[in-house]
Amino acid sequence: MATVSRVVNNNPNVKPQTRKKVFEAIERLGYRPNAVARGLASKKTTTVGVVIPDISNSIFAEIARGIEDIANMYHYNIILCNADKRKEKEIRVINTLLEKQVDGLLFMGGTVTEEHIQAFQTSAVPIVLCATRDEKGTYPSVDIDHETAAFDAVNTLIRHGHREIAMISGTLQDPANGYARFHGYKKALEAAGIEYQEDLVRIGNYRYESGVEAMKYFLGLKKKPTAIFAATDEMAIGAIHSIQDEGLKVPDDFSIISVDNIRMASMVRPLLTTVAQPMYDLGAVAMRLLTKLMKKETVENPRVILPHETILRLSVNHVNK
Amino acid sequence: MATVSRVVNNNPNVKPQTRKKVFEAIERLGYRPNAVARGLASKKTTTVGVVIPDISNSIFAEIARGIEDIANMYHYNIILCNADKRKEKEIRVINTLLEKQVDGLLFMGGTVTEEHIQAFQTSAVPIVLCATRDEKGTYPSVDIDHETAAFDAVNTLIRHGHREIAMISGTLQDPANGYARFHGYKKALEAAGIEYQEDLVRIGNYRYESGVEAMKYFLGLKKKPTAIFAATDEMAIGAIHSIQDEGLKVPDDFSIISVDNIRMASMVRPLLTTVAQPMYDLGAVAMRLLTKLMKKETVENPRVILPHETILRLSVNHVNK
DNA sequence: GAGCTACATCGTAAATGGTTACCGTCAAAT
DNA sequence: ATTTGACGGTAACCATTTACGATGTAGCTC
Repeated sequence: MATVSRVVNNNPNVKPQTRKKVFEAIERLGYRPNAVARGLASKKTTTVGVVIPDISNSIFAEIARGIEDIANMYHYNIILCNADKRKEKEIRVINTLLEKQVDGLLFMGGTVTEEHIQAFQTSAVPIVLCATRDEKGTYPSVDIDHETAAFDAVNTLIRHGHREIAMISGTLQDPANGYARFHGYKKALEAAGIEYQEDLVRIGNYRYESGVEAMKYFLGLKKKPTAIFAATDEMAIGAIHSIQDEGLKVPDDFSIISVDNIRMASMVRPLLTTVAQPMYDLGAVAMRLLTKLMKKETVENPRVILPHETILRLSVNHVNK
Repeated sequence: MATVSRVVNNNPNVKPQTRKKVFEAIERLGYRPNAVARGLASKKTTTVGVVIPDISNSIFAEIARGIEDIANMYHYNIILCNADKRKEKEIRVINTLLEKQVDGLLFMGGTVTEEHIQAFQTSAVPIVLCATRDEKGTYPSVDIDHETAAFDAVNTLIRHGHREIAMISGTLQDPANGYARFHGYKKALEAAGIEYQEDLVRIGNYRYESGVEAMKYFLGLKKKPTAIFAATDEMAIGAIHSIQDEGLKVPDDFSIISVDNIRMASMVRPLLTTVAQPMYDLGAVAMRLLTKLMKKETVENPRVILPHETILRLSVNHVNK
């Protein structure tokens, strides 16, 4: 038994000849190692748990691909759980993942509440947050700086001469895509000495349709904005179509910018100018960080902020006087 | 130990009072059942393996969501593996999934070759094919009828008076999205007495850019088609933009139809007319089928074909004479 | 009231399929 | 002959499930 274990695990203390015999027997018998028994004995499962809001959302799908690629590279498998940003579902899957003895946990979700922290604390294995953070900053995380990304987006509008800038925001309850991006918008206005006007911001739900709706509202205003900052590409594309459906043009009549850079941003007319968030890398870096933690390597900076980048395409123009 | 096992597993043979005591001890000790040990003893892991071509592809992401929802409903977890339709990677992940003692396997991939079959045959647990089939028909599967879907698409073009119908196809090596859809196109032409013309079909790679390219080619023809059938929505959208970039209009100058009905199809102008394939349901039904197989329930028809549906939107018009 | 049966409840121990510490053996080198 | 290192085998261990047996109690019969 021990010898078989050694050859299967590539332990060098086996004579080449007997190693060969073992391999032959493995082949002949169709033996397949049982990872569950192995996991029980070794206390390692080479699988990590991934809790994700919604795999059918292209942003998270892209992140997930980054996660899986790196996991695969280090010979881990991933157990994927959709939790729809619902707290009690998140807590539930964290617990079942921990029961399954995952070697590590990668968490993407909505707000990280006190209850999340409590669940995390029962874990004997490392946890890293991806595309979220706990405000206390006690857990390793990989994210972008949403506020600055939003600031940069609004700022490129300002640099193009716009001063009547509306925003299609997400819910302010959401700390990352919602509040932080909204706050970046406000700060950019402030830095440029532009007064914040409440009726120039509408709250959407990140999706296309809500972008369409929000834009309809702006189109109905007596004093219309000249540019729109949308918190997500999807809402921005909704806004573009809303404008086009009225016979108006982007960017001639309205400039549009957003943040995300989903694939679709370069599959619309006009091509969408947006602040790119490196989705694949968010996943890849988070997973890489987790592998280090699982190997108990010490990591210099466990809270990484990935850079964003403004991608100038065709939906932003200089304002027409 | 046995009693604890009984209360944890809801076995009725425990006095309510001792059940209570056990729960208290569990609470007090922070005991969490070890699913690995449980799996070893019970020979069940309540996890299923899912091999998928690419989770960042929105079609598969949508299918995966269907899979996970139903899995979750039946208290299974899923291990997700991207295999990029590459045979040796597919075989490899099948084997590691089987080593991990998954209770069932859900396979989505490219062609199901003889080697796949051999790998499948070493499995002690049920396997269902999703969005693929083995031509022998020996394994349970859930799919749509790609050929008829394509036939229907081309036929709605024909019913709108078109007779010069080009196709942007996928590779003919791919049995489902490629060959079957191409074959449906040919059959529809044939049924309408339209001669098949080789220079009216271009091979793409399913992606947006290849749709753009293919359309450029058609635009350069002396005798241009009046309508285009694209094998996928993405290529169709590429074609639309290719047309619009030349200052031409859809559907006035060209009618466009495709098959898939990805979310993006209703996020472009004009809204894309397409034959919808029920992606979420493909995953959900496949997983439901797998749960039945895992429970050793007998299933009436293990090879299910889900219906497709032509969704008339705005990219198809009657031909201009 | 004694004895018996049936049943509910609970504990014991084997089994699950590996890993690994430890020890023994053997051959080669000193 | 002794030491050393390579190699291989034994058995404990991992945390459960589960078959089986033990125990106790209630109800019944006579």
